[in-house]
Amino acid sequence: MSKPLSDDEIDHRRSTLVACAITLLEENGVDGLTLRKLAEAAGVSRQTPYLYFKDKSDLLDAVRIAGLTRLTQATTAAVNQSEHDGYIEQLRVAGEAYVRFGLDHPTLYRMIYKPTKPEETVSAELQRALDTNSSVTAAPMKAAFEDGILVMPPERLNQVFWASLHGLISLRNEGLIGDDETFGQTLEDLEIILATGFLKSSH
Amino acid sequence: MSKPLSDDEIDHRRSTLVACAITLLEENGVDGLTLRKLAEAAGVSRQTPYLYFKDKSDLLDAVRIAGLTRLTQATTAAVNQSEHDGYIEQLRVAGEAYVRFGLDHPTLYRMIYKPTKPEETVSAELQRALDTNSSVTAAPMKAAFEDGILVMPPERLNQVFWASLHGLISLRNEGLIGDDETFGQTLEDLEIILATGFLKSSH
DNA sequence: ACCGTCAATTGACATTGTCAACTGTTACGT
DNA sequence: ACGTAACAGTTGACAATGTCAATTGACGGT
Repeated sequence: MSKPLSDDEIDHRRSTLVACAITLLEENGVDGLTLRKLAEAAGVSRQTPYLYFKDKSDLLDAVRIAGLTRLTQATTAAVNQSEHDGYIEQLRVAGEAYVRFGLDHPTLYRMIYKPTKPEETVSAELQRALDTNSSVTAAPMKAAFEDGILVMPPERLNQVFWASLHGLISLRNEGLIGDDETFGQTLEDLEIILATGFLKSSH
Repeated sequence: MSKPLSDDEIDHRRSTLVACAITLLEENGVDGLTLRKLAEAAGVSRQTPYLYFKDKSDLLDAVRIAGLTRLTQATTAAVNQSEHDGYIEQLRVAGEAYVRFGLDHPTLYRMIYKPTKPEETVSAELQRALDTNSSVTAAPMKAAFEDGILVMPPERLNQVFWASLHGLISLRNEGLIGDDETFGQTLEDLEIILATGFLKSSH
């Protein structure tokens, strides 16, 4: 067995390794993800991951991108399945799906936004995945803006929306927000405040 | 030299090690903080940190607490030095000092809120440091609430305030928010939205 | 003067990321 | 048909790191 791999084959094996890595991640936490354990879990030999990823950080980049894709799918599905079709309701549904994903997959969510060294730039592919994700909420915001009921352009609101939810999820996942009740309350309050701040006062 | 150390001595050496650790952290990033490098930087021998901390995670807990203390001092100082004494202005000043600290000390800030394993509870001392920190903004909020100009109780607003700022800082420190201009814009927008959502509409 | 206590150092080991050398197989030119 | 080059995949080796265990050495009370 040693012919040049087709691009499809390479993609397939990369995907397999990344999926395996995510499983390990969710089972054993960030520290539980080891290149050697990953190789074992994937049924390949110690050094095999190096054939498909430059180094560990390159693997983790791929994990981040795959995680973002799942996150995007989850929020998109929630919006599509929702009965409501007003954009405000769509935003609410998208936001809640986002939060739910963050809480249901704490380790993966943390990995997506994992601290990188300062001055280390995000890869183009990761940036694309981020943009795709943000478009889920950007679309209804754009529609709302065109109807003239938002106080500021959708791109700007989207940043605020994203940052707020991200902060809430992060604090919660670190156990810093307290019990479920407090968290639910804070989420509600955030929704109220965002809605009040988002919408022109007449709505 | 080998008599039982006084509690003061122990505290002093712990503080020295923690200060050294923070310096290493800010110089070399999270991965650059190694127990062995810390020992060398502190001029002690390899295993000495183990005399004052149970293990690395125990040391990092102390770093988190010390970092939170510095953060609290920075925001408190900003509020005290501020010319303005209206609570709304105090909140703005406190928030901006909080954000500035987060941006000026990205590695330390990240360490403060560093991912812990799921189900791992925060220590009592860390919780105290968190409470002290949150009291900086809780005080003016309480005053504002008693004047009847807030839409909800101060504890709840404080959570929203905290989560939003934290999310903004985190995203910025991971390079996910873009250039300085975009960040400044988002910070302004967040302030607008929070203020609009915080305050009863008549103010 | 002796001995226990305790701070502090050094030795040792498992884990991990990673490089380098090695093995074996496949395609292709002659 | 054969050898050779290219390439997938494996194993050996090493440095860095966290951490435990054994050792050393000083101080104070008896």
